[in-house]
Amino acid sequence: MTAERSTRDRLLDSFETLLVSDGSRAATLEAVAAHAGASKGGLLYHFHTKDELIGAMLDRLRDHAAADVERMRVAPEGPAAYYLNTSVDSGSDFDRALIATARIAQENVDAASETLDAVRADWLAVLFEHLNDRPLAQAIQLMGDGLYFNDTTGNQDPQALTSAHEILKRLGL
Amino acid sequence: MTAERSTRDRLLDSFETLLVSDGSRAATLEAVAAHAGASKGGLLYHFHTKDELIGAMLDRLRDHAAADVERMRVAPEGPAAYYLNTSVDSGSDFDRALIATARIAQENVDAASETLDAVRADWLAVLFEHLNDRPLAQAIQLMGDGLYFNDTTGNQDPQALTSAHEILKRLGL
DNA sequence: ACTACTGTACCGTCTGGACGGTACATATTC
DNA sequence: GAATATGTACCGTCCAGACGGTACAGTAGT
Repeated sequence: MTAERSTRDRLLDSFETLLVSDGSRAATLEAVAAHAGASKGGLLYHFHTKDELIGAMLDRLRDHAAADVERMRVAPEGPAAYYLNTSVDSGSDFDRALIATARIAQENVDAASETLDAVRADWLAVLFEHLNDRPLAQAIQLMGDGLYFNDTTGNQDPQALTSAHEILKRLGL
Repeated sequence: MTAERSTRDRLLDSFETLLVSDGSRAATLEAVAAHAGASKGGLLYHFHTKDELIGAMLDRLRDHAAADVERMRVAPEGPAAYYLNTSVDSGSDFDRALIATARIAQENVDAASETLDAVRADWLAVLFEHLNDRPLAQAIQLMGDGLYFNDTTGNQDPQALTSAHEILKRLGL
């Protein structure tokens, strides 16, 4: 009857947090365990290797993504606006998982790149399905990616999101 | 009368290459030296610490950026189209320096984040100066960022650039 | 008794950095 | 013009600490 997060989940949370806020270099097994208030032995009980920890992170992203695509499909403001809005909400669990995975992908981890590609393809499919206009769908995805990019490099201009919406309006959305 | 690249330059080139293709984790001093065909001692002769190596990388980016802003200002196709085109040309020296710096910035290196912000501000200024339309300027920059983001995570859809240009056309450019 | 851990000790490897040495080109002094 | 410095551009080796991973003994709750 408790909503407490399991140690396993907390370890994944910590891995995510360290990746997002300090980069892959800081996300060592010891640092992850310490951040989660667990021992290194405890971490290795749940994840036998670092690859297994990464794999669990990718599973988590896929779960979030499947749910997000559903929300996007039925969003009252439409998929395009929903997509842009959530692209800048880097506080959400989903976004954290996404950014964390992007950082892993940078170290030439194929599984991470592939997961990322799959998620992006799903998004684009929903945008295209709704708009029936490929250039527009891709441009929206590009702007969403841009909002991410800014967010993840510490550059946060609150006007950027407003500008993206304004452009959508001019394009007849 | 020779155009040979100095060891110092080659070391910086290698640092850049390792950052771009394998991430910050792979860009160790030893790996950089080995990639440049130099010894670790030789590297440390030119750059006394890793921070100094990073500093030199930021200097290089600033130099490239200043030149790029000038080219953008006088580009015959206009700053907007020039910006989008160069955003996807990740083979250029400038882009390599930019991506390398973005990776450094992810490890909470303030100097790198600040340099990146400054470069982005310069670009936006030229776009705004030319278009006199803030939302449009920002949207273009977002699409450019998106093209980068895709490029750097291994996802390279050649249609994306075409779509971005198509949207510019629809917006009256 | 089983699950879910903690804690400690350890291994082999990698890391940033310090350091001493080498080769050679260019002054400086006599 | 020979001898002696000085500076530049490196190489190779060493070190303390951190890394991913292993092993295992112990503990607390169910």
